[in-house]
Order: sequence, then structure tokens, then C-alpha cells
Amino acid sequence: MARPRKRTTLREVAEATGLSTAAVSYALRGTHVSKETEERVRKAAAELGYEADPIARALASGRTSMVGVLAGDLQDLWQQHLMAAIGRELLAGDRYALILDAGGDPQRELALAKQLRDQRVDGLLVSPVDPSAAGWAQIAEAVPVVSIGDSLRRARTAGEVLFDNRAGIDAVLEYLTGLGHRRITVLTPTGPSTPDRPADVYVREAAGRLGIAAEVLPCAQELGEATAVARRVLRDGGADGARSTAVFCFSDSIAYGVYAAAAEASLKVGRDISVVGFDDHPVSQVLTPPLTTLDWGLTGIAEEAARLAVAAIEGRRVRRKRMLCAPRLSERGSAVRV
Amino acid sequence: MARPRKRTTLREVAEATGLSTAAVSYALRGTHVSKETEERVRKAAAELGYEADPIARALASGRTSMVGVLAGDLQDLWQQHLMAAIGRELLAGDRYALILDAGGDPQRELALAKQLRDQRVDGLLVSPVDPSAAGWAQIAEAVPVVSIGDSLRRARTAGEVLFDNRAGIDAVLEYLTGLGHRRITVLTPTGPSTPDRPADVYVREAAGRLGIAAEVLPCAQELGEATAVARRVLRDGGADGARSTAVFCFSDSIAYGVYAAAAEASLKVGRDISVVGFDDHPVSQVLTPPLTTLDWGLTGIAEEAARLAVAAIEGRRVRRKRMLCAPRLSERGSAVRV
DNA sequence: TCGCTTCACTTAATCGCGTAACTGAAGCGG
DNA sequence: CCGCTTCAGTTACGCGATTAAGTGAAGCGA
Repeated sequence: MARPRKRTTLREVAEATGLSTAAVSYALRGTHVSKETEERVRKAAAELGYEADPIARALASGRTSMVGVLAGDLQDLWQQHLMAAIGRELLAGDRYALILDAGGDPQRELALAKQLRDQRVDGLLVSPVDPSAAGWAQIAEAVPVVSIGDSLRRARTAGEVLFDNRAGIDAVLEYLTGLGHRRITVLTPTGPSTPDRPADVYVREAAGRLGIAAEVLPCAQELGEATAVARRVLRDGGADGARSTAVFCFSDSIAYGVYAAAAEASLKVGRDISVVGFDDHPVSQVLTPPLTTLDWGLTGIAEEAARLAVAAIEGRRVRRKRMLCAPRLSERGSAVRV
Repeated sequence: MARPRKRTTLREVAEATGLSTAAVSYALRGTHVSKETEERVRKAAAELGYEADPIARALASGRTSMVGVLAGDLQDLWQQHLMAAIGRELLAGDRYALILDAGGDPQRELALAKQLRDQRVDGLLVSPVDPSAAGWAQIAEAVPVVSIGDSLRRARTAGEVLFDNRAGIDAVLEYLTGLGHRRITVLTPTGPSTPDRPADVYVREAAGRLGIAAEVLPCAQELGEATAVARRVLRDGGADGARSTAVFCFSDSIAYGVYAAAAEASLKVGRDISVVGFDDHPVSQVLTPPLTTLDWGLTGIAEEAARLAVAAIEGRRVRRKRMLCAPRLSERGSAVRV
């Protein structure tokens, strides 16, 4: 039998079995027909190599078996890591994960989200660039959305996996204070529009409480730029000219930039300068010294996000739509007593 | 005007303008109609917030504006990096990149490729797990496929971006030999079925020519496993009990594992042991010491792959369907004279 | 003025499948 | 034996577009 040029359609199966297309459609779903015809249809379908066209099915039924996964910015190593984990998690549950990258652009983020919705993805996981955008509302009412890392406050989402940033910030600053640091530089990633992440507020609060000085600086995720910023920090010191003894980076990527800048300046991380990261990327353990950072349980995050999405898709109620991840300080060698 | 519950359809625009759906369809494409009606239709469409349903359009026309990007294994940091770069590249050309992860499974790889084809992606970029699978042929005759890193030898692809592995291997082994190394361990990533990558052949040839001993060992990409393998290598030495003075890793990920194992064993990379990587992941520059590795020009790869795919989609002929990337040895601090 | 082309649309078919509504026969209790 | 339910299919329509083919009017040269 020569390989068919075009794909086999439902109609062809129907003709082969002498049934109507409807009967075949029902049969393949196992409802509405007798056991024998179902068997007969299945056999014919297998012989003809029939597989339902997902596009036609999506148009008719409005459903697919795909889940959209929208990354705010795939430049960020940790997001790459997270997306890969989510993809695997969903695939394990027999759903295809379509991963898209908004490239840090809020406009594009919404455009892609709409595109995904229009593709009839059954669910949408998003690690948002701009969680406060109004556009999320329209999207969330057309498809179950699970957000990761931030609440989409203007939308009714199907679930959230959040990080207890305050706890993480407190833990790190307390840890550093305990090691004797009194002047700390904090590097926070800043996309084009993240107007409402209260990270710097938390930092200031904690610093006040602990009686230490903390200077918050924005810093891009991309390694080259992060290195450039770190270079300035290590050279120039703070606003008043005094140099920090520790740098607390809100993403491990940024911390890598600090490592690079430190090496350039012949400063040894874990001796001349202390560095702490924020999200435990796998690479962090192989640095010299290994990066002290926060472990949020990536696997758990991916699992939970997938679980929430799948539950929403299947119309199941879940007990808790919001998971708040607690950080664990993964103490390695990059921060030392001063 | 209340936000419409459902999306506006072509028919609604037609009714609003008193035209037929066909006229509207033509008008929006700017063919077949008068200037005035085109303008009128555009205005009405904008007012009603009409956007064509991509699913319906795909069913009717068989086209979308999406390109599938299939990663062999997103565990691999370099592939994460590559996929992100490709995604950005395509997005810059106004096409959506759907990134999928085969997770290193050849079966799944083909299944996902078919899924993508059925989604009517206009093109497919793939960094294959199993380039010799017969299934690629069927896929490539339904959609233009551009492969990256390996030839899909059983399929007629629209283009290829290959790496001159032999040149890379020669360059590294010559470099290491020049530094005085005579016994080198080579760690190659081995998925479930990569029967036909002649890397070890190249290694043996080069080793013979250079008069050195090279032992080739398979090694997973994942950092934990890579570290475990490296641990054994550093402890046990080669088959005859002698320890290599250099480790040549066929991916930077694996090299990171060697760094970790070396640190555990209190060996200093770039002094007690030399390490060379293969693909210049951004992180490689921030390691201590920075990893000596091969630079294949990632940006160029992403650009070229996207260019080939887009050309094929638009039916343009390209002069050279095959690009062979030459490596540049990026000499940093991890390999030293012995 | 006739016939032919061009223009500006409309009609209608199609893409491949899902599903509500209908039909005819069988089963069955009363 | 009748009316009702159930079963096993069928008919027919819808999903929301694209697009080939058809149609009537206007334009135009001879």
C-alpha cells in the first residue's frame, strides 16, 4: 500500500465501513454505537491510518489537547529552566505544551496570549511580564489561566503559583546580617514595565528592621548587561562612595554577572565579596564557589502549575487555587562572614 | 459599548457593511474590491474589533503564521539558549514560534512533529534527537523542515544548518595536544538513539593523527548525571588506570558537571585538570576559570535557520540550502599547559 | 449598436469534524 | 396489541473562514 498523499479523513473511514461520518465520529469516541461497529470502525481507522485533524476538531469542538505556556522572557535562564520543567510535566500528562516567548515586551505578551487563546489552547500557563495589564481579563474569561510568580490582579484566573518574596528577602537579608554585613547592594531585574512589584519595599522594610543599609539597583537579566552593572557596583560603590560587602541578586542570572565582574576586578567571590542569588538555577552549584541562593522547589512549582491548569481544564474544583511557595536558603559558599 | 462576549466573526462584519462574507474576506486582503469598500470594511472591522479566527483560517486555507520549533531535549542548556534565540528571531519577522520539547525521546519527537504539521505550522525547525528516523520524510513533504545540527538524511528538507564537528574536534584536540596533553577523556552526550553521529570516529582519527590517547565516554546532559560521570572519570582514570590530564566535553553542560566534580575532588580546573567545552553557553564565561570552548556563532545559526525556513515558506529559492558553521576556539582559562 | 472585457461583488462549495435532532426497529410491561 | 423507552444509526447543520465560479452593470473599441 503506497503511502497516501493526503491524510485520511473521517469520510474515508465512513465510506470504507459503509457508515455515516457521524457514526464513525461517535464510534471513535465510544458512545452511541454498538460494540461490534465500534470495533469495526476502530479497525478500519487503524488500517487507513486515520488520525483526526486537530484543526478541524478544534474548529468544531473548540477544544484541543494543547496547553499554552507563555514565558515573560526566555533570556532569563531560570525561566528557560522553568519552561522546560513545565513542558515535561504537561507532556507526562499527555498534553502538548506550546511554549512562547514574550521577550520581555508587555504588548507582545498580550498579543501572544490572544494568539494562544485563538488557537483554542485548553489552558494557559503564564509567567507574566506585566501582571497588572488589563488585557488578561478578556483572556482569562475565554480560557483557564494559571499564573506563575505574580497575580494577574485584574483577571479571574484558574490558579496561581506565587513565591513568598517577602520571606525570601527577609531570609537572605537576615542571613547576610547574621554574617556581619551592614551594607548590601540589591540587584533587581527590571523589565519595561513592572510597576507593581513590591520587592524594593520589602527590601527597605527588612533593612530598616535589621538596621542595615541596602541600596536597590535595577539590572537586566542578560548576562552581558548584568556584568556591566555589576562592574560599576564593584568599582564605584554606593551613592555615598562606600562599597557594599555583599550583593543580593534577584535572579541567579544576575549573580552570574557579578561573578564575572568580580573575576575581572580580581575580587574573589566568597572572600572579598559575598553574593547571594534568588532562584537556584542548576548552574549555580557548579560555580566557584557554588552560589548561595534560594530554592523554591522548581519541580513542585511546575507540577502544581500543571495540576491547576489541568484541573481547570477538566472542570474540576480544586481546594486551593493559590499556592504560595516558601523559599529554602540553600547555603553554599558564595556568602561569608565579613 | 459593552465588551462583546463572543468574538466578532466575518459574517458580523458582512452584515454591518451590507456585503457578503466573501467581499469582506477579499476586502481585508485588499484584492478584488474597490478602494472605497475596502476602506469601509476596514473601518467596520476595526470598530467591531474583528480579528480573523486563526483556526478557521487554517482549516480553510491550510496556512497559519506560525513556525514550529522542536527541541530534541530542553534539558540541554545550550538548546534552551538556541530555542530562545530562534524564537526571538522569528518573532522579529512577525511569525509566532511554537517551541516544543521532545525530551530526548525519538518517538515523542516524531509525534510532536506530526502534531505540529497537523497544526498547519508554515514551517518546522528541528534540532533532532534521531535524525535518521524514517518518519521525517512524511513530515518534510507536508511542511518545509529546516534541521539544525544534523541532516535528516531520509527526508527532503528545506535547509540545514550544520556544524563542522570534525573541524571543531580537530581544533580542540590539536589545541590540547599543543598544550602538551597526551591522554584526553572525551565526554559525548548520548541520547537513547543517536546511532549515527560519527563524533567518536572523528576523535579517534584525530587522536591517531596526533599520536595521543583519547577515551570516549557517553555522558548525559543533565547536570547531576554529568557530575556523576565526571566524578568517576576524575577518580578512576581511564581503562588502564592512568588519569587523563584533560577532559573534552561535547557540550558545555557536561563541562559544568566536570567543574562540579573537580571542585568536590579539590582539583582546580585550569591547573590540576584541563577542561574544554563545545558550544559556548553564556554561562561559560562566568565560571572560574572561564571555560575554553567552541563558539559556533549562535546568533548566526538562529538567523540562518529562520531565514531558510521563511524562504521556504514564501516559496523563494535560496542559493545555498545548507550552511556549515565553522567553529572558533574561544580560548579562556580552563585549559592549560601540562 | 453589438459584443467583449473588466470591475465589483455574490453565490456556493469546501476544509474535516462535532453534535443536536430525528428515524426506524426492537424490546417490553400492562 | 398498544404505547413508551431504548438502541443504533442517519440527516443536517454549524464552526469561521477561503476561494473558484458566476452575475450584472459599466466601459469601450469598432
